[in-house]
Amino acid sequence: MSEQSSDSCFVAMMRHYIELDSHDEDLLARLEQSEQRYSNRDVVVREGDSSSKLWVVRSGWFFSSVNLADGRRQVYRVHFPGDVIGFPDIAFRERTSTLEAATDGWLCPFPKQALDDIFIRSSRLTALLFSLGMVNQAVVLDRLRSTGRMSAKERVAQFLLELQSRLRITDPDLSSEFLVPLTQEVIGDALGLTNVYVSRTLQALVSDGLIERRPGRVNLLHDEELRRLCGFIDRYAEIDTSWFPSLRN
Amino acid sequence: MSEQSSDSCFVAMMRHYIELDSHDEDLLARLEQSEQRYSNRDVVVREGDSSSKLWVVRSGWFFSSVNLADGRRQVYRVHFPGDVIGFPDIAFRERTSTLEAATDGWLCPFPKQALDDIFIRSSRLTALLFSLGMVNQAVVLDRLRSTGRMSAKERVAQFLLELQSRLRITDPDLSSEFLVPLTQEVIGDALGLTNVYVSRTLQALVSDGLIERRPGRVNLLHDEELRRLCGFIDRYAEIDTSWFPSLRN
DNA sequence: CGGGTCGTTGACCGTGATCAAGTAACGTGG
DNA sequence: CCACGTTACTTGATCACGGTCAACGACCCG
Repeated sequence: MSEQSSDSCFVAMMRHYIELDSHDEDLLARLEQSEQRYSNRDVVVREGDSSSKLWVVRSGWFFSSVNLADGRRQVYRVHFPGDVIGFPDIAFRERTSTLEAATDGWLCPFPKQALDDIFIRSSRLTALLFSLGMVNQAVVLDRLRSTGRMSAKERVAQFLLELQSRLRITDPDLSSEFLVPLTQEVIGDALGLTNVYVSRTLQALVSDGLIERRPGRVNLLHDEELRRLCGFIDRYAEIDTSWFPSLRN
Repeated sequence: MSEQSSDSCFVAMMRHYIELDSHDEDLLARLEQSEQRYSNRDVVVREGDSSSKLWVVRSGWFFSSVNLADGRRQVYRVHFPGDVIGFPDIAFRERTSTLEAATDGWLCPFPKQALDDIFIRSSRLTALLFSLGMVNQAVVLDRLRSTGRMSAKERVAQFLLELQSRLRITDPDLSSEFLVPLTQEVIGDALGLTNVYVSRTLQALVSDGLIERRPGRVNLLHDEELRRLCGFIDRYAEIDTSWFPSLRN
C-alpha cells in the first residue's frame, strides 16, 4: 500500500537480509514489471525450452523437476512467493528443468539481461543475489545428503522443516501448522521415495506423535524432536553479509 | 611459462568460457597469491569452522562432504585443479562442509572479500563467476537426480562420465582412460552407496564391457552406451555467455 | 450421478545394506 | 630384504527398507 512497495514479497525477502536504498529497490522493482497467471498443474516451461527468462513468484506454489526418459522424476525445489526461479539455468541456453504450478498463482517473468543492470549498478545487490544463490545450493546439498544417506522418516522430517523455515522468511508469524498444497507424489519425487511410501512414512510420524495431519496441511508438533531426528539446520535464518560492499558504492 | 600466466589452471578454466583482458586477469591473479601444501587425507577445514576463506585448487584432488552425527557421510563434490572451492559456503559464517585432500596437492586460499573487488570492478567476471556457480548447482542437481531416482549402475556411470567431462575442461586431450585417485568408499559416499556395492557395481560394468579397470584408473570403453545408460548431459561443455556485460564496462 | 485425482492398504519382491572374513598392495622400520 | 601394520578391495551370506502392483475408498467438480 505504501510507496515503499512492501506489497512485494520479493522485496520483503531481500529486506529480510540487507538494508535496501531506493536505488536498489528500483532495480528490484524492474524484475516484477510484468506478470502472468497460472493454474494448478500448468507447465510453465519444459526441459529443453529456451532459457532466456527467470521469474519472481508473486503468489502460489510452484516446483521444478528433472525428468528421465522412462518417467522417473526428481523434484529438486519447491518455489514460494518471493522466490526467484531459474538461477540454476542461468548458465545454459536451454532449460535443464521443468517448471510446474502446484497451485493457482502468479509469476513475474524477466529476461536474463535484467541481471546485467544489477551486476553493473549495484555490487551490493549482486553480492546478495550471489549469496542467495549459494543458500539455495546449500539447501540442495542438504537434500542430497538426506536422499543419499537418510531413512524415509528422516527425509520427510527434513522436508517438512525446510518448508516451514522457508515460509517463515516472508511470514515470520507462521504457526506450527501450515498449508502444504503438494501431492504425496510430488513430495516423493522430491525425496526419492514413492507416493506409497510417503503415505506410510507420514502415518508413522503421526503415530510417533511428531506431527498431525489435516487435509492439505500439517502440524509440526515436536519441533525439537523433528530437528534432532534429521539433524536439521536452518540455512535461511541468517546469512553472512559482513563481506558485502557497503551501501553506496 | 609465458607472461600470459597460462601456468594457472584457474585462469585457463576461466578462459575456456570467455575472453579475458589483462584487467580481468589481474583480478584473478590476486586469488592465487598465496598457496599451501596438503597431503593425502589431510583435513583442510571442518564443518563448523569459520567460513572466511575460499580456495583455488592448484594441483591435486580434494573433496567436500557433509557428515551426520552417526558417521554417515555424503560427499557432494570432488575438486580438481582450476576449481574454486567454497562458493556454497559464501553465505554462511560457518563452514557447512568438510574439505579433505584425496591426494597430495596445493591450494591457494583467498578471503571472501577478494570477491568484492571483482563484483565492483568487473561485472563481466561477476557474471562468469555467477554462471559457474550455477553450473555447479546444475551438477549437484544431476547428482540429486541420480541419487534419488537411479540404480547403482546408472549412478556409477554418471559419476565416471562427470569426472571425465570436468577433467577435459582443463585437459582437452584427456583420453578415455584416466586416473581416479578416489577410494571406493569416497565414491560410495558421493553416490549414496556403500563401498561394497561400488565394488560390485564396477565389476558389473566391467563384465558388461562398458569399462576397464586398472589400479587407480578407469577406461571408459563405450562412451556412447554409458551416456545412454544414465541419460548423461555434459553441463560443462559450454555456457551461455550471450547475456554477459561486454568486455570493457 | 459419473469420471478423475489423490490417498490408503495389502501382498510380495528386489536392490542394495550389513556383517564378517579374506586377500592384495603398500610403506615403514628393523 | 623381510616382518609388520595399515588401508583398500573383494567375496559370500543374510537381511530390511522401500519399491511395485493392484484394489479400494474419499473427495471434488461437472
